[in-house]
Amino acid sequence: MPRARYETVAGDLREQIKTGDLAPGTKLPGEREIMEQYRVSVTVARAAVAQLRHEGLVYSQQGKGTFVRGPRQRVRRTPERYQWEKARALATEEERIRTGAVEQDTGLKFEDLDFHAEYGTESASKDLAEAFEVPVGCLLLRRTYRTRLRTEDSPLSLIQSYLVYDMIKENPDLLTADNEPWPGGTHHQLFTVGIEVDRIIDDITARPPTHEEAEVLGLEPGTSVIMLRKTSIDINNRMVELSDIALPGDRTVLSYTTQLTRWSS
Amino acid sequence: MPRARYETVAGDLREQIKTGDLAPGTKLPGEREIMEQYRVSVTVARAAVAQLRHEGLVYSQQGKGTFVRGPRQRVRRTPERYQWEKARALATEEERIRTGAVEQDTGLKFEDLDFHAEYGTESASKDLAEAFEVPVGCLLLRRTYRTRLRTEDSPLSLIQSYLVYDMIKENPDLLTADNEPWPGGTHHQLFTVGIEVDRIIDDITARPPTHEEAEVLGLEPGTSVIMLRKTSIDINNRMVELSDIALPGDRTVLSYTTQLTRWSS
DNA sequence: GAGTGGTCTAGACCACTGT
DNA sequence: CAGTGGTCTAGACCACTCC
Repeated sequence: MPRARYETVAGDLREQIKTGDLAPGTKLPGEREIMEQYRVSVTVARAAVAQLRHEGLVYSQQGKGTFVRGPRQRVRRTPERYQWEKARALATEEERIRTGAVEQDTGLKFEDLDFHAEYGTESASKDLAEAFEVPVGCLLLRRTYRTRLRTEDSPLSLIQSYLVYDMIKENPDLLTADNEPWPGGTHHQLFTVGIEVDRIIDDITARPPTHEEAEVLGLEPGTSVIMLRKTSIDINNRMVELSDIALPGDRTVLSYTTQLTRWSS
Repeated sequence: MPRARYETVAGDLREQIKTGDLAPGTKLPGEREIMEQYRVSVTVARAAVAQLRHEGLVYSQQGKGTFVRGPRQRVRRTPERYQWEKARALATEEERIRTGAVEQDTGLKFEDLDFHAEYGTESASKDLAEAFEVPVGCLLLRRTYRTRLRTEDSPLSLIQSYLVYDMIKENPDLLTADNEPWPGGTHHQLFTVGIEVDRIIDDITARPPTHEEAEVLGLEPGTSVIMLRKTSIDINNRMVELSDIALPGDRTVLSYTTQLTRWSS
């Protein structure tokens, strides 16, 4: 089993990390040190470290060194928020203004968050047209939301939300970002045009961050994004909203509980 | 905004992929071609391609070339399987033998699958001890399951399942892998020692594959794994089973439906 | 055998971090 | 300033695929 030199080096360092010889926070041997110890060139030393970086085991800081990553604190996200959000849409305006979905998640105050919304229109791609069961090219309202922590630059999510334009155009307030953050959220927005959501489907996949996500959300190599496609179906069985939500995979945990029926009663 | 040469090259290629100039399946310019076109060295050309590979946009095959990745077919996994699995535990033995959970997922015959089970014991780590609410070091039964397609080498999942040893030791058949695949699955196994599962919690995160997962599941750079921690709670509110399930992020979609209560009735 | 990606050497210079 | 990682050059040879 003849392995590449850089894989041998990476394997050796990986072993030291796994056994705890190199604890989280510890500095790895520097490039020059690795070159000397293992008698390899810069390229090989760097390739070895790069592999560990892409596995998410270590991170590098220019001018300082490469360090072992520890486990990260995660934000928990459960579907109970959906029920909470829907109920909130019927609250008084004062109450709706006072609360926000993001804060519920994180226990953070609104002031700590950098909230950003952007509205635009878009023709339905094949993918979206199929999901909404409308013809390709049908006009959609696209809304982009970004939330990130002001304090650290721990981003929380990047959301792309779609609505069928014709379905909500009767309320012009819904067509611009000027009213964001809308008190009461999407459920209340839909409420103003007579739509009630019956159920929400979460479809979850994962992949490496795109170049844009890496830039916007500040994700490093060695992390993944959880892609959550959230589909809202109204009480008339129409698909009324679709959100593609990108969440940092190392700082998020999605939690779903399934209640089973009893064998005997 | 002075970017590194390799990032410029990668950005250019990325652009061509996004616009469709380089369609899925198309061959990228070769290393030598890139070196010439952009007047860069091998290192830079390779670094550019490596970046795209780690973003999952392209894949390379030695001796052939580098190609644009298309979307992959995904296996859908819903929590309905849990209800189905539980119900199956009460079926006749003949019926239980005839069916299996994996097949339900994929519509594949048992013969197409390479099923592998391995049993062992383990002392509870801090992480697991907290989850099970037992002291650290408590004896656990660890079961490892691997399923992969025999035809392609499309792996399906890598499962690490834990049970508290004392909770199931009264039935010695449960302690060895000799009886796997057990007709009726874990629910029936627990049934033999008088345990009924009440609810199941799925906790979902994502990360790049570890070195081992990459080897065992055949995952390439540019893919993520979805980590699903499945916790089973019995009708007496005891944590009875915990599974850490690694799923290929590019071939899996987890789907959860949340039913909301009506505003008015 | 020609063409491809994979690995590797032995250097060099730059940018950033700390003292 | 010294020490670190980040980028880059200009080569070389190997391993694999396909004809």
